Amino acid sequence: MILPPDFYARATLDVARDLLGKVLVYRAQAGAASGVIVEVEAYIGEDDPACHAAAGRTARNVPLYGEPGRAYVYLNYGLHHLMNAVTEREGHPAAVLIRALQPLEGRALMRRRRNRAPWRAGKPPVADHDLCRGPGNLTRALGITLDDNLCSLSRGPLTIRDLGHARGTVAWSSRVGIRVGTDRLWRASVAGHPSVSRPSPEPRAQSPKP
DNA sequence: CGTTCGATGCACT
DNA sequence: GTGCATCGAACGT
Repeated sequence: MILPPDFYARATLDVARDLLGKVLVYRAQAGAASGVIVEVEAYIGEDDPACHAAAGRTARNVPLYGEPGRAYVYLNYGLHHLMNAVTEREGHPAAVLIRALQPLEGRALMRRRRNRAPWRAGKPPVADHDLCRGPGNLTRALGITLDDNLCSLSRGPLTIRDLGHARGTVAWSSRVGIRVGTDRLWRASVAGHPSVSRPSPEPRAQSPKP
């Protein structure tokens, strides 16, 4: 049920593809919350300019160099926690960023946490398919914080499981939200799923108008 | 529809 | 001091 560390100790693009359809589960004091993974991105090695390891080992990115099957959580833009699953093997920095979930368990709890964000004060409740749409939104919905950095994804409290959900049709596209390394088609998503954070960018073809 | 921009904290140079 | 693996509101067309 719970994916073993060996699942993550493989080529990162294979792990990324195979994470689609798996279930991210977080058991917190406030209750359990979970969702089916529908969108991920791979960040692979010091040669990948968008990978946090691009400039070598630093205080922040040590989890990327550690054992596969652990969480790498960091704060970005000062307000959003982003969660990765570390892959490959020790000394080979790589990870899969979890970008979107289809909510399963604990939707009321997720909605409470989402609406607690300062910028959502007085707004209508978040629709189900938007609860975990986007990497910052899903960590807020599940309550994932820096305390979960380096957590073993096989031992919890943050785990990833195979609960027999279908994977759907996998669509590969360019990674989003980055300014370098956009040529690599390292984003995998479930085609047409309403919780996918953004559509695939149109290929910038320079064709004359019809 | 589209693009721009502020909020916000911290790692890194 | 600079620049983010974001979000969502505020604009312009």
